[in-house]
Amino acid sequence: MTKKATIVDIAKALNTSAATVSRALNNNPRISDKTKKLVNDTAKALGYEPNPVAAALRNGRSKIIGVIVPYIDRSFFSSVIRGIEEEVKKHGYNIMICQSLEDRQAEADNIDIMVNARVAGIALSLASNDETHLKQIIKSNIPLVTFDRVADNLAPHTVAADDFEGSFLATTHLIRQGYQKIAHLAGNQDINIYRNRLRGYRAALDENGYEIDSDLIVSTKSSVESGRLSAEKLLSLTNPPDAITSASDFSALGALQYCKSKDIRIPQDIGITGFANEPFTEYLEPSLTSVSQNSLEMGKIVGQVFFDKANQDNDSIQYKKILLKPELIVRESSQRQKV
Amino acid sequence: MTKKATIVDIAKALNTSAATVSRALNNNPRISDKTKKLVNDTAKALGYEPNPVAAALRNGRSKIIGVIVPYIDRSFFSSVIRGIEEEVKKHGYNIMICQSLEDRQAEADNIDIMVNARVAGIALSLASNDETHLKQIIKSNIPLVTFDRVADNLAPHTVAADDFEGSFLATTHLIRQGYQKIAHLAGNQDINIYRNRLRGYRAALDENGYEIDSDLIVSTKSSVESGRLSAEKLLSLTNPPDAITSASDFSALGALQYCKSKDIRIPQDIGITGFANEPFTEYLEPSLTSVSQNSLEMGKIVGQVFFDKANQDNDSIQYKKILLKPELIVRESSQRQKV
DNA sequence: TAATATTGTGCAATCGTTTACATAATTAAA
DNA sequence: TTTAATTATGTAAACGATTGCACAATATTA
Repeated sequence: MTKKATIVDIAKALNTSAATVSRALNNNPRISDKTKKLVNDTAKALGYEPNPVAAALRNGRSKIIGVIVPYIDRSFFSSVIRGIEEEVKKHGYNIMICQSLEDRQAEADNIDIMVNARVAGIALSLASNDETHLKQIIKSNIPLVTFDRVADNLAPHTVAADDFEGSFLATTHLIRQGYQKIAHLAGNQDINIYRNRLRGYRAALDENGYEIDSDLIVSTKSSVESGRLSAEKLLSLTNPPDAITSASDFSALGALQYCKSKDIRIPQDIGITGFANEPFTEYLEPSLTSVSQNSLEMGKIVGQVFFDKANQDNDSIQYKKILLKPELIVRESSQRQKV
Repeated sequence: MTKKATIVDIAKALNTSAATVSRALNNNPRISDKTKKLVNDTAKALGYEPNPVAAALRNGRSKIIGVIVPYIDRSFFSSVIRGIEEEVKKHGYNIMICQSLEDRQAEADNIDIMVNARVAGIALSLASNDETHLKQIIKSNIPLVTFDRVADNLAPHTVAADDFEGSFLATTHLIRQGYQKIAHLAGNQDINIYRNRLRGYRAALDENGYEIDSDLIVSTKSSVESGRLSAEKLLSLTNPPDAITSASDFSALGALQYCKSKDIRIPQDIGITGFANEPFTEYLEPSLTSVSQNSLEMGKIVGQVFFDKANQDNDSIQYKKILLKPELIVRESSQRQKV
């Protein structure tokens, strides 16, 4: 294979200097239009393609956005990643992906890798509550955007679904459907998204004059099995609920399966809502009402933040805290009243 | 923020040269153990971390594996990506991701980006039948592995599920379950994976002395709607099938929905199998028997190929054509006989 | 016409590593 | 003890782009 052409080759061909060629290619105003045209033409003629690695070394910054997520193959994260990719590509950037596997140390290592790779920005969904290792990013002056599981204290920019609102919507919807005793399958309260979902549930009850019964709030892991167990517990109460809002689609599915196994009719006897709008929710029977977080959209917004005009001038960075409106996808599992 | 330490800083601190430091850090045998220890110690003391960009420029190769898939957020692809990531990370490599959106031109552009970024290897699942643009990769001497939708003619290394075998397994399973007239929802025959699935179906019928009835082979897109239509067509035949093997989980789901809507019992009246083992298949009612392609595993193998010893010596590269054994996940939709 | 401002280019250093080649220091062989 | 072989280190040139500074050449002003 023949060597690729460089700006030096173009310079030689035109009897000029690499500096001029570089400036011409970057459309520097100090170069005359005539020269620019000449340079661009010979660049094309020689099949020149810039070497991003060389530029990155010189600039101390490469046109790569680093993305760190707990798991690449979770449907939510893969959608966000797609959104980020599509957005940054518009600006000629690419993405580098790492997984934290929900391990704080792995996340810290990945950050290290990204920082060393001189990425232009880092998008990250936290592995744990601990945000201390993010300081390294900030110290190295790399723009940081946390999403979904955001770093409230440290991270300049955050993008997240409004979990409070989503849960509020779901709970309110159940109330409007005439359910009287609404339970909540609450996720790990160490994680802010689950805290907010619980808050939304409470607020909706409050606002409608419903009493909050702590027996109806069950700590549940985001798994089918855990959901099943929680449902069992709830339905064996002396005074069982007639609806369940879950902070997770998986535990909602578990609850749904449990109810069906006990011949409890959904949505007639009990209403169920999930959270996240996982792909499977629409194919369940009954199909599961869930809160969509518009993950693709979220990714696009994360991508945009890096290129916001406001972020360009270092002095007056506007730190963004973006909350995306969630959407309640009403399906069969919660529709007691005919539409 | 203070500048990061470089090998020059280490060299200065030790009153030696950058060359020695570089060699020591790379464990070059020409450096004495004493010096190595000295270098490593001061490296640690100074908080030195190598700059991969500089190394990439000098080496003309960066420690990044480029991955190009049709869609990042398809569950199959995101699993493969995860597998690749986990495997290459073991070797200190990272992945850069692009999507082709099933567009040949976008794919070609992405290849260009990867080649210019001097990636150490490219893993790719083809956007279309056209493989001509892959020549550029081969010309630039970058190791290429195609997976799933492989480039049969051009690509040195290929990794794919054995679609023939998968379809053969599913069809044979239906036969063993006592189904008599087995139909096939065939995918786009321009794509090799769908051709192979049809072949597997045929071979299984053949081997068991079943007649092949072209009325029972219906061209179907990989969508729920298309599957529903195909099922409708099949079940309105004068002599309808009592089982359907689909080349896609989505069309299998469509068929399943259609049958239920017509009160045709599954698996008693009709058996159904899908293909790909999409996450939703296990939650359907009845749960859908499907062929798992072990996507995570596939990704890991793709990752491994880049680091195979055999590929290191340029002269005698063994071009690999790896076919992964698929696994039939038997669920309710095809189990007519009690287990 | 001389002095000054404007515009377009070139020089050379820089980013941080790697490596071919040269050289110094040590050991083994004669 | 001289020579050859071995081992450890240093010199300097890459890799390909960017950019501060200097300097022509031209245009503008006095």
